[in-house]
Amino acid sequence: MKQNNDHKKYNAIEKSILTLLAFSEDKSSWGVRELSQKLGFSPATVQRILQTYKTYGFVKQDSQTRQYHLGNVFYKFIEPLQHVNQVTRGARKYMEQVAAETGETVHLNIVEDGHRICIDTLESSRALRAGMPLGHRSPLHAGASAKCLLAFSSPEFIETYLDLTPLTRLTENTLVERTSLEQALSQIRQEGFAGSLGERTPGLGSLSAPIMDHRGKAIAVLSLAIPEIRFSNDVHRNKCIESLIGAVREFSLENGFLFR
Amino acid sequence: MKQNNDHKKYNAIEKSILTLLAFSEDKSSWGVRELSQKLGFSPATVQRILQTYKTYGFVKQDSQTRQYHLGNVFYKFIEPLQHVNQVTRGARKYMEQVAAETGETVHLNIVEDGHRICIDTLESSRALRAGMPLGHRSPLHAGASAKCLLAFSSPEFIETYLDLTPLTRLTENTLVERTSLEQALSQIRQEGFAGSLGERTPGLGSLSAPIMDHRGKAIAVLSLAIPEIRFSNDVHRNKCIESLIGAVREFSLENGFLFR
DNA sequence: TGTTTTGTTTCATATTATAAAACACTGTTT
DNA sequence: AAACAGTGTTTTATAATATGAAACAAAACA
Repeated sequence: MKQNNDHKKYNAIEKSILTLLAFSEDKSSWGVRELSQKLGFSPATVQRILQTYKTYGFVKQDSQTRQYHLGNVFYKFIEPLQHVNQVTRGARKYMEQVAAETGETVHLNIVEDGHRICIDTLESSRALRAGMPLGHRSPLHAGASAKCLLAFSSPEFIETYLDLTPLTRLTENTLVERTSLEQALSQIRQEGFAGSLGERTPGLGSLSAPIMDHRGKAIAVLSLAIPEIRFSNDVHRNKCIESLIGAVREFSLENGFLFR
Repeated sequence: MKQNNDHKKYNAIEKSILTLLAFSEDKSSWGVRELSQKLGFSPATVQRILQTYKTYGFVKQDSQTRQYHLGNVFYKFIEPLQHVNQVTRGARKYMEQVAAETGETVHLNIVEDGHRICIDTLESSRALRAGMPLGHRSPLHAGASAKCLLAFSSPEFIETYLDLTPLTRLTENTLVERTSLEQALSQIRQEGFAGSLGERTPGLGSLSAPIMDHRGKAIAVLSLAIPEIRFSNDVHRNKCIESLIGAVREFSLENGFLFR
């Protein structure tokens, strides 16, 4: 059992936050003592925190197993979050533009806690299409969006990420060698976009380009999810790349950053 | 300024929860003193809570206005929530079934805090289609999904809801008279499904039917979002109703409830 | 049947959350 | 310019309460 070996002192609110965050990680279902051991808080404390969260709908308790799960309250935060988020708000029209130009599924991604996470999606209207649901997560080494996010992160972030994270193989195309991944990241920075085919999911192609803020820091990546059959078509793929790069350039310019 | 006139004593964790919940309601952007007044906690307390949430990414602070907004951590909870949620898990195959049979956008909705909220969506692949993003909210009196959720709630819930909530007009088709709404709810219960055209959004038609648990309590509604042009086609609409009812009957039976 | 492992409750004690007040800073008004 | 009225934030003495150990209850297991 993995323990939280940080022996830092937490106040009551921090404890409640860490308790909640445990449900977003590896396990999404916890018992009181199990979670108490992981967090290093006493069972009584975890019990009280979970009961409080339960009354507000943040967690549910299975009446048979007595285990705790995430509750439905979180759905309530999605709409206000999307509404207040500058990136999703600003990116919407460019997502629509790219969707219209390419006919493929367009999605928006950020790095959160060392993972790629999809924060908005606009599905293709073709019969054969790729999906990318809101909230979908993946590691940062597999797939165009993930690699693009990693490529445009700070050098320090990239290094610590590569030091700490094992490059798990997800498909036969996943880059599992650090050197080849670093080479890919370098190429992405040079070309200004990332592409991948079946690195995370077999049959799924993907293209991705970074959206910059006024300082030239990547705040998100705009991506396309494309079925292999169309991804393999050079003409179509080039059209998609062009559309994507056009959109991120415009958006970044809007934020005060001019691509060279 | 609306104040939280409950003079109940809250413990530290409850205070932090109420602070967070404030961002899911009317305002999604708060100043310290403003929020302190609304919640009835001292500014120092709210300040400390917000700073703690800030370090964990639950809220962001605008560096200019010093106002607090929701942070990106919430995106992290979507995937585990969808994964652990029995309703979304179980409904998936029926959503796909209805989507295949009708070609329209299928979505799943629940009541959360007196609102309809979309907890899963499967977009139509037609050129002209209606969207219904995950997390989308609406009041319970306008639109087929909302009315269906209300119709199959407990009589006590319906009464208190109608007593407390003003029936705001959203379009020219919105039911704003209590009696006509109650009559509509009664009809929905009799027919086993709800339909609406342009009650919430002009040009948008909708059909909805309840998913029951083993006790016959509605745990969610399965719905279709259909553009007016196709909604007005009787043949198509009847096919959609049939598909929807077939799916909720099967799913409810799976849960141990047999429709009479 | 005994044994281990759950979730949960109790309770004395020390930790810490708390609100008032002060502070620093902003923009506005006089 | 000076006074004012708002902010967000920090300080601090004190009262309130979060806390972990232990006990309890109720499963699950051998």
